[in-house]
Amino acid sequence: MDELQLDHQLCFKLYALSRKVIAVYRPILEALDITYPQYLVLLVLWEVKSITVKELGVRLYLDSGTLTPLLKRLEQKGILSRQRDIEDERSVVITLKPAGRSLLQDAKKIPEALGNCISLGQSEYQQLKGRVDKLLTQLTTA
Amino acid sequence: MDELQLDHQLCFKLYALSRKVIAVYRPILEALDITYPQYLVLLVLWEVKSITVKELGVRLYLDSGTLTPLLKRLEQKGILSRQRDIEDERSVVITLKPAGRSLLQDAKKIPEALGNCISLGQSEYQQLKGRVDKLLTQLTTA
DNA sequence: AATTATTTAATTTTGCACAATTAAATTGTT
DNA sequence: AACAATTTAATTGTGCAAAATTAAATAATT
Repeated sequence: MDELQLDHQLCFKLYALSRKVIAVYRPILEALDITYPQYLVLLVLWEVKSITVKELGVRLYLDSGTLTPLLKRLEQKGILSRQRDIEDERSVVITLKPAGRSLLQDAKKIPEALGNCISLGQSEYQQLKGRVDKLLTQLTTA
Repeated sequence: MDELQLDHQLCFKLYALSRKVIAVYRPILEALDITYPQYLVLLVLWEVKSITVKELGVRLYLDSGTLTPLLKRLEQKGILSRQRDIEDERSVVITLKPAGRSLLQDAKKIPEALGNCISLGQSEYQQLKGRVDKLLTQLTTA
């Protein structure tokens, strides 16, 4: 078997699937007027309320080059605030504002809306997530 | 279980894994002085020699907005040529040039080099690819 | 305490992705 | 044949990603 055939490449399929799934999210998130990476930031903020750019980057595997402009856009919309940490002036602390908190209510419907578009059995879903998670862990801890 | 927890989201893990795997490719492809999406275009061209932008887009799930500038960069480097189809002037035919063909020799080492970075058992690899492929098919044919 | 090294975010630059629009060529229909 | 509808690339504009550099703050070392 030719490993250089496009059709045989796992990476291409991962890349394509990732984009396709995000494309399913797009119209749903458009109702909240946010992008998928912005949604990921909000997922974190709904959990922790307040976090440094550094720690946000660790969780999302993104750096300040990507996060700074993205966070500025969310700040502009009044969803969050960015301020230097008084304890350590190198850090910038991101804090969710009321407008960002209220988005959580709308977001609660998202997982179900997505499930309707992606009909994957429970066991298949868990199995795929498990395999993806394992490989991701392997690549990030190596 | 809270489906809005970042850690529980399959899509985030797919998105993160896709980027991580491409990051593994990056230093390898840097030796050929190409990016990952450019590598995907070459994978197709090594198979078919000549193809329209339209058909390339179908295979890679990309549109002309992404492909046109990418192809122009590869044209600039003498890797391929872009010319209007004489049969149908709407189409642009992409043809591999000798410089592009010679890259195939270097590329033959890539799958093995990648395998060394991503240690995944044969059955696990096939199973993951199978699940990814199934979901991808479902989302693209729906 | 002064110097050096490290950490953190921002900035700059390059290259995707993708939506929306435009323009030209072809096809389909009357 | 004339007109309308469709197809194909290119263009424009927005928003990620990621590498490289810069600048400021903190930590570590002498």
